[in-house]
Order: sequence, then C-alpha cells, then structure tokens
Amino acid sequence: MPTAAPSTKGALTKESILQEAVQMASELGLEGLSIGRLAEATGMSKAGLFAHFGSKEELQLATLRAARDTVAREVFIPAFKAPRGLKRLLAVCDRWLNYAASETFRGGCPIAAASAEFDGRPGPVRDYTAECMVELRRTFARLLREAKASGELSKDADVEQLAYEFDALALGANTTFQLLKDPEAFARSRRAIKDRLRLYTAPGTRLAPL
Amino acid sequence: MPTAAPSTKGALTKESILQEAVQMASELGLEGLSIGRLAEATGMSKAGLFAHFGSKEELQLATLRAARDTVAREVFIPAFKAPRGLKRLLAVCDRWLNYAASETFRGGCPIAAASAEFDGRPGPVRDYTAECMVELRRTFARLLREAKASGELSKDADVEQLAYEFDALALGANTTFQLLKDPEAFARSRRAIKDRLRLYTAPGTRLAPL
DNA sequence: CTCTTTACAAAACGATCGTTCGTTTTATTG
DNA sequence: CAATAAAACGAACGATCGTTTTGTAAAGAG
Repeated sequence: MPTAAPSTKGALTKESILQEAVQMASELGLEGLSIGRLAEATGMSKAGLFAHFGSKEELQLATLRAARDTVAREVFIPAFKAPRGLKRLLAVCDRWLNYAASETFRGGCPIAAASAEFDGRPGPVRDYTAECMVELRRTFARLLREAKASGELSKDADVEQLAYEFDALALGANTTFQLLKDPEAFARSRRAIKDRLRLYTAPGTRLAPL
Repeated sequence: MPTAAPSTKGALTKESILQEAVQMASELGLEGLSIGRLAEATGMSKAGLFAHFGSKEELQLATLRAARDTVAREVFIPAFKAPRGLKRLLAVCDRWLNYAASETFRGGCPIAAASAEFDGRPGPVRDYTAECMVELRRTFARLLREAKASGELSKDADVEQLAYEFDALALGANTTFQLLKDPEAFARSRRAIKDRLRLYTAPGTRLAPL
C-alpha cells in the first residue's frame, strides 16, 4: 500500500527526508545513513530532522517502509495488472529485475542491502527486513501455485523450490550488478528463470516479457 | 595460499587479532568492526592493536585476506583433491555450502557480507572484495569448462551461464540462511545445482556428494 | 650481558555519532 | 488579527570513532 499523499507541512518534509534517506541507505546502508549526513543532504538541522523520527532506529524503519512502498509501486502493483498465473509471475520477475537495474535507487535495492547488513543484528529492523524479503519469495510461490492450479504449470513442479530459486536469482542479479556494475547479470537471471520454467510448461509456451 | 605459521611475537598476536576480526566482520560487517571493540575483545589497547595495521582500511583488507585464506583452506584446497571436472566442481559446491552453513564464521561468509556493504563505496576494500567474489564464479566456469572438455558435460551447456547460476545459488543460500536461520536454504541450493546439472550430463550420472 | 628493535599501553586528539534542551520561527486555527 | 500548536533551529551532551604522540617493557641480535 503506497502511502497517500499528505498535506500537512510536517508530513510533507518527512516525505522529502525519506526520499533522500532511501537513496543514502541504498548506497551506504542503514548504518551509513547518519542523521548529520542526512540533515546536510536535505538542508535541515540535525535536531529538526531528528524530531520527525525520535530515534535512529525509527528512522531506519521509516526508510525501509518507504523503500517497500516504492517496490510496491514499481513492481507489485503494475505487475498484478497481468492476468493471474504464469503471466503475472513473469511480470513480477520482469518488473523486479527492471527495478533493480533502474536508477530508482543509486545503490540498488535498499531492502536487499539492509538484509545483508542486519542479518546478524537482532531487533525490529532485522525483523522488518526479513519480512520484506520473505514477501518476494512468498509471492513467487503463490503465483506458481496459481499457475499450477490453472494447468499452465506442470503438476510435478515443486513450487517452493522454484520460488526459492527465482528469489536467489533475482537477488543475485542485484548483488552482482552492484558489485561489478555489469548489467549482464540481469540477462543471465532472466535466462535462468526462463530456462527453469520451460521445464514445467507445455512446449512452445510464450514466456514474454522475459 | 594459507599463510605459513609465523614465529615472531608480533605476527603471532596479529594472527589472533585477525581471528577475532573475521568473526566480528561476519556479524557486524567491516564497518561495525571498530578498533575499540576489537581491542576490547582481544584484551589489548586500541593503540597497541592499531599499530599492527596503521589504518582502519588496512585492518579491513587484512581481515578480508584472512577470510579468503579460510575459504581456501576449507573449500578450495580440499575440493581440489577431487579429480578434475565434474567431481571437482561438485566438491567445490559442496564444500562452499558446508562452509557457509558451518559455525566457521558466526555471521556467515564475511566476504559475501563485505560485498554487499562495500558495493557502493569505491576504494581498495571494494576492489578486493569484488576480486574474491569473482574468484568463485570463475572457478565454477573453469571446472565446467574442464567437464565439458572431458565429455562429462554436454557440448551445448553454456558454461558462463551455469557458473553464474551456481554462484547466485551458493550466495543466495548464505544470505537466506543468515537472515532466516532456516538451514533448508542449503538443501534447496544443492537441489537446484543438481537439477541444473542433470540437464547436461548423461542420464544416470552420479552427482554425489551433492 | 648489552644494544637495538619491536610490541604494547596510557592518554589525548579532533571529528562524528545519536540524542536532549530551550528557543525561535513558521503554520494553522479561532 | 491574535492565540495556539507544530516545526525547525543552534548549542551542547556524553560516547565512540579513527588516529597520533609519548613512554616503557619485552624480545631478538650481537
């Protein structure tokens, strides 16, 4: 659910702060996202900015929520306009890879970055990150299940296994691209997903847009 | 090449420092690895510890080198005792996944963690991390090429593509396990690699130990 | 044993961290 | 307009960051 546009002054600046915050978090991580640096980038005072969140941890959570909203807006919502089943699954894959390849976030998906950063630090930030990460895989699994129910996907396809693999391939493309700056990663992940799906679909099935 | 055991006092304590450093880096990242915290953990003074490295960046690099030595010792060297080709490839996969699942590093592979942490921060740390990451994929590619040359692997297998996929699956297992603490990830990645390989090997080929 | 180098510690540096306190500016409302 | 509430500020807090300086004990070489 993308947050509705608010009108009050406070919520407005908070939005613009978070817009900058997600960029910083995608490049420097949620710890590198320091209040002083963020204040400078937004042209505010540390104290004024801080008051919007009350704690660094809440700023981190708000930043993650903003990133998740963006994913919903750029990936899930448009992809879900495709008809239920295989088409929708491919739309999610396609949109997510485009999202990761785009300049939406200068440092790649901030949620994926946070998941590596906080996987060893228990707390609400870690929990929320894990929830977001699981969301993608669960969506894959659900869409695969639908495709199976409708007969688009073979009965002997292991839905959870495929969802796991697609998840690893999507995230892997993001990681590889950020580290090596070589966009071939996206093509490779697309190809892997396509190849994998072909094994469980009727021969000649169109797998556009992948 | 694991560093030979040194004898001088300084090199000895430096080794014990790095032993603690890789653990910290695996849990908290290379930035979370602070000199004060590391000094406390090793029972030394900040200054005394610092003198061994001269800068934080050099400490980070030394920590990465130590982690890479461990990977060589626990994964590559033993796996390379397997005969060239498919067996050796499977040995590397198997050993790497065991390494990621083991308690060798409390927070998972420190190199994988560093690659997510530094992919947006240019400099020698980022460069070295990228080099280490590429090493795994290049090894996969080389072993696949050998397997292809020896006829173990079908002529129409895309070596680079498969190496990419195995890389994503190995790294993905590490990431997923660290975030969700569910060891099923390793079994899933093993299965995915095995399934993928079966497509390009003669029917009935043994894919132990995976 | 002596000399020299190496290894470590204690203390302090300036910078930055997250956070708090009062105050002042800016919006919103009656 | 005046009254009230919300938003932003400047200054300072203690803590920690990486780093430097200075001094001393231990280790290695002759």
